[in-house]
Amino acid sequence: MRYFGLVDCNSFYCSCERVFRPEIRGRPVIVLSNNDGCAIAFTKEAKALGFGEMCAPLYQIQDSLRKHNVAVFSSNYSLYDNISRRVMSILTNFTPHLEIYSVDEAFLELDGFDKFDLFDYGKKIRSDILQFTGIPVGVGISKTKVLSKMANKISKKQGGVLVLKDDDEIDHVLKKFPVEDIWGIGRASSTKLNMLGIKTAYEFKTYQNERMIQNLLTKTGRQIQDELRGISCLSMDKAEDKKNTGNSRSFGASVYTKRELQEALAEFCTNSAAKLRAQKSVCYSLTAFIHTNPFKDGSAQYYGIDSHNFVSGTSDTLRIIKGSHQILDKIFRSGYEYKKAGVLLNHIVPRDQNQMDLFDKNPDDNEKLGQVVDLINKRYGAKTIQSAACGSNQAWRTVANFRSAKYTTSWKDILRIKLG
DNA sequence: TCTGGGGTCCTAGGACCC
DNA sequence: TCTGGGGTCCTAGGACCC
Repeated sequence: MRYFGLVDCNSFYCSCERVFRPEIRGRPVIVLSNNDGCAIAFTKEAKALGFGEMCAPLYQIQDSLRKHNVAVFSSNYSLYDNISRRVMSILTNFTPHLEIYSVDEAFLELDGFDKFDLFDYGKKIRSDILQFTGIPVGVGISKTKVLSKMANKISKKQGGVLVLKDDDEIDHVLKKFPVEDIWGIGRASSTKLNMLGIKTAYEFKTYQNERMIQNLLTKTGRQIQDELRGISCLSMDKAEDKKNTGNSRSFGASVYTKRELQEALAEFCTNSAAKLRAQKSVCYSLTAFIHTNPFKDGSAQYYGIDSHNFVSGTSDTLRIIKGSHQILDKIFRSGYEYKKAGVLLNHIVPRDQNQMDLFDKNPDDNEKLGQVVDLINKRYGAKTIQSAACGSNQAWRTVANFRSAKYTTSWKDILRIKLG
């Protein structure tokens, strides 16, 4: 019999912060988005105080946070990525086939593993990860991905491990599980299901008019319905190359000049091109956008966006920056207060499938230069070398007033332990 | 004063072909 | 009343995820 396991780190960003700050264990913790704009991660203690609302603006909750002595952190993605890698590496010991679904969760294929006690297996996964990384996780195991996801969610309230094996047990759980909490059923879909009188996962599972589900929720919805019935439709995915990639940021301070937007776009292109090279791909088109602050009432709003096509595929940072600046020339309007900009790289193909331009005078596309730059930055730290187009002042840069140290990725931030 | 960022999948509809 | 039929490819936009 085939089973799927889902391992999900509890309040992942907050838990990472706690690993290196043992004194805040037990204390409520939240982590903020870029620019310290709003709250995006919460421990259960913070949720219990009513702070669970995703993207609540910091300035609205700040007083209350202080009053309840909540520990507040800016997001520290280099720390989270590093700890994520450690967690995933441990999980590879537990399955021949691991699908890393996001920074804090992964599916495990457990084909034929029901010979063992799956509950004990889940407990072992949990204790190993806690012991070696300090991160608490929940483990859900069942017959399909959707069911394992559900088991995982419930497991967090009951000791961290839940195995759903036999049908009566599954139905019992489904009857109490709200349809909007099912993985893949968002707001739009749950509204439609509610209109059909479907409120629980069990009612969805047993709803007979499949044509209707197909029409309202498309193929995706039908697959979820079958997954609830124990029929596996969603297989284990291999890690594949990204089909789109990009980089965008809200600015730490308002931006008015074209010059600063050029810098910001250059930086976003630099990051995106490096991602492209890391997966040995090239892109054929680039989209860039700039816009004002939509939350700011009474100020003039503007949204500029356009694309640029390359004759041959490229992962050349300099060429991509140049493209973004050509777009900016078209979309820039002076007199606006800009708050955000970004780039997207589209039509991505593997580098060895690149159609070269017959008349290109520089067919190697600065490929070697890119590789050398990537190597240097990997060895000596991000941004050791970058294009001068990114600027040196960068007043628009993201604000992070509560950032913890790069405990695991920077030598100067490594913990010092005093003996005696 | 202050409101995140990065992805995937699916479908409808247009353009185009014979 | 009637206006061919069948197909592919691409893109924009919606929905969802963490």
